[in-house]
Amino acid sequence: MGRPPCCDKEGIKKGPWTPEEDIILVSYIQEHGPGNWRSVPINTGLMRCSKSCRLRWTNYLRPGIKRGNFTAHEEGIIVHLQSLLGNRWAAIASYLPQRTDNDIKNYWNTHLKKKLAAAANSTSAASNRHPIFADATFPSAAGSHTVSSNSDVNQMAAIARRSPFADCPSSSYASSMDNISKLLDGFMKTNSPSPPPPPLQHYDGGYYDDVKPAVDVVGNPLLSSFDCMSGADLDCCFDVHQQQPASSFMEYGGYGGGYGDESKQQLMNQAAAPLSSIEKWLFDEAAAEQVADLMDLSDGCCSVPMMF
DNA sequence: AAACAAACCAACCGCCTCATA
DNA sequence: TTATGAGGCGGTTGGTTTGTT
Repeated sequence: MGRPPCCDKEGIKKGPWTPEEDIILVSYIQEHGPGNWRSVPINTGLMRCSKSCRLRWTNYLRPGIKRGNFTAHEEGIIVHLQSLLGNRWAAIASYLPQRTDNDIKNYWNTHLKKKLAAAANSTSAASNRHPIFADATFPSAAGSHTVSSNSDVNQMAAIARRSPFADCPSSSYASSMDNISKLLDGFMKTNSPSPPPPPLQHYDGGYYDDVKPAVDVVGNPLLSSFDCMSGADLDCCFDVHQQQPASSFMEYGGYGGGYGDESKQQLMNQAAAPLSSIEKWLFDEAAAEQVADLMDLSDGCCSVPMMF
């Protein structure tokens, strides 16, 4: 019949993770790579269910995660995408590879929702139209297009789902790798006379193997992955100023196990293609300025100018 | 300084989709 | 074809931290 059972429900530990558990998990993933979560508690002896291990890794331990305050730039993107996609946090997170869906969700619920509610009140006092993108437009092959129908929203969602970030690691693995290396370093110093393990370089295996060329609804390749990989300004995966890849694939080093030569060539070819019309609109300055204006209306906290 | 309230966020829960036998 | 479970996702909870009185 189906697959073997996941994990015993008995004896499963819940609650906050300890540093020791983190170290065990990180060490295991360093050796085997992320994935096959069912085997993680079995092979590590962690008294956690596979889901908990995966969640801990993806939301906290995974290298490349940026913590702390969201920039105005990130806020704008989140608001922008949320207005299009709704509460599809994973899809939104795919455009902000340094942030987890959980982080974005929390930030939305604790900050942005209130901010936008305040903005909506102040805006609707002056005008009856919906304050957020009710009349936003994006360019299309057939000209300007209003984002209003369900099919538009579904198209946006489809784009986000096809974004390679769901499977693509962040380009800033190295920086966060330092933190985990430090964690491991401290652990090794106190528990073993042997030298600490080398910093993580890459993961081999399925984690990157499934990366497929992403295209928009009209078949234009999405470039998100390349700017994500550029290692430049990673507030956002796009080089929204130039609207072109920030670097070639060959400049993107460090992941030895992912792409085959064919895939590399495919992706490099994509890099030469233009942004899709929808993605251009997603990062359109005028639309983003609407967000910035509304943010300023609400409490004026966005002192940093919107950069896209 | 203490008590209370509000905000924050890590983690859990339950549902859904897809892969597998 | 079908039953089953893994993995993924969004909603929610509850413990902790920070701010206010």
